[in-house]
Amino acid sequence: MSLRHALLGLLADTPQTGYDLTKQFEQSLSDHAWSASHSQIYPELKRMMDGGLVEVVGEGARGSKTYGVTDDGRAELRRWMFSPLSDAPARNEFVLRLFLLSTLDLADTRELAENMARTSEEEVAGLREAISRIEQDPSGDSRYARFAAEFGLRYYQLQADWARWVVTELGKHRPA
Amino acid sequence: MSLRHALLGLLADTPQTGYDLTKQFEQSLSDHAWSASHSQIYPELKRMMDGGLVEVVGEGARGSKTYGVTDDGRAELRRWMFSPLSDAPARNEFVLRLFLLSTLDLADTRELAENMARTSEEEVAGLREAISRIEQDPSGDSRYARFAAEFGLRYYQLQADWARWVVTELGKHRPA
DNA sequence: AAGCCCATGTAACTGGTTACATGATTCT
DNA sequence: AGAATCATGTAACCAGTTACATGGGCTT
Repeated sequence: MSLRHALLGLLADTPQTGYDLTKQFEQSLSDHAWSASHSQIYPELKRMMDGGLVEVVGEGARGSKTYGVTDDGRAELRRWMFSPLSDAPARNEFVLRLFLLSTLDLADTRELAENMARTSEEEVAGLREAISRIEQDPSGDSRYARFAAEFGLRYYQLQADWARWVVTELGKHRPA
Repeated sequence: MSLRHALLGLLADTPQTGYDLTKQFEQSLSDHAWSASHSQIYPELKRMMDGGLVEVVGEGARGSKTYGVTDDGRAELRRWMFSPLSDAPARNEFVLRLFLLSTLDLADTRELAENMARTSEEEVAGLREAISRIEQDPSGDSRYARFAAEFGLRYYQLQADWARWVVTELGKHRPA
């Protein structure tokens, strides 16, 4: 149940409302870390409050509630952080497709692999721009965003390199 | 609905039973590409047969049915292979944890990050061995296993490098 | 007053996991 | 004969998505 720990972590960093949490997921976490929509977040916050992991530390306009973690919550977060990674089932459509390349004919294979490499390289270029924008942004706390962007950069570079490597390997055994 | 296309791809490569497909997921796809259990596979095969994408090409002992793709199925597979990647919501517990590193105290942060980098490096070492085993295996068709292993190698190397980089960045702002 | 963002919730549905259930064949 | 593996299915449950629904407050 990683959603619970993602929320716990965000609240441990900064107490905030469900609405703020939703935006954080959208803006920084959803690219490479974790996704959640408000319809999942609000009920989970309620369950966590029932479980004594979070508490309401303030109420604002429009019925908004600011949540913070309790001591129990912080202990649970730490326990989870140090627990072994749950080996969640893989779901990677990019890898799946490269796996199934052999079902295409040679021309299709080359075109598609080239295509996939190029798309990844475009992502890399986009992320380089995003990073320089983040680094020039004077407002301080863009650390999460910077980490995520760096991961993305490296990840798409990996995809591109790997796709090109696969093409080379295919070429060795089935030369034009 | 990638499960459908994974099945279509595996059947396009080799006609086989639901049981065989289940084993293929367990053995080669589940590491980095896609996961599925038999309880998901059998009903999906039935739906695909209703949709005319696959057909029963043979029946064996114990009521086993061998499926193969139809022309429609192969066309649908190719269409999907060339369609844009569906940007599925990210679910990466490793990245999530590194994201939440700053919620720990400095000693914990260092220990955990070191830990995560080391675990990734162990995976790298394991995959190097797996690769040399694959390359020495005389039985021909290990190409796709080799591709998957290469992806894994590069991916865990990325995790390790990125984990070490994040630690360095954290150190810059919270010096010892 | 209109439009936009803030802010919270519920309901229906889908994809996927875990558990339940059964029987045939092969191997030792 | 007993154990392991082959082989297929269903049912209950869980996590997550999409759609539905409501209202407050701020800006122009």
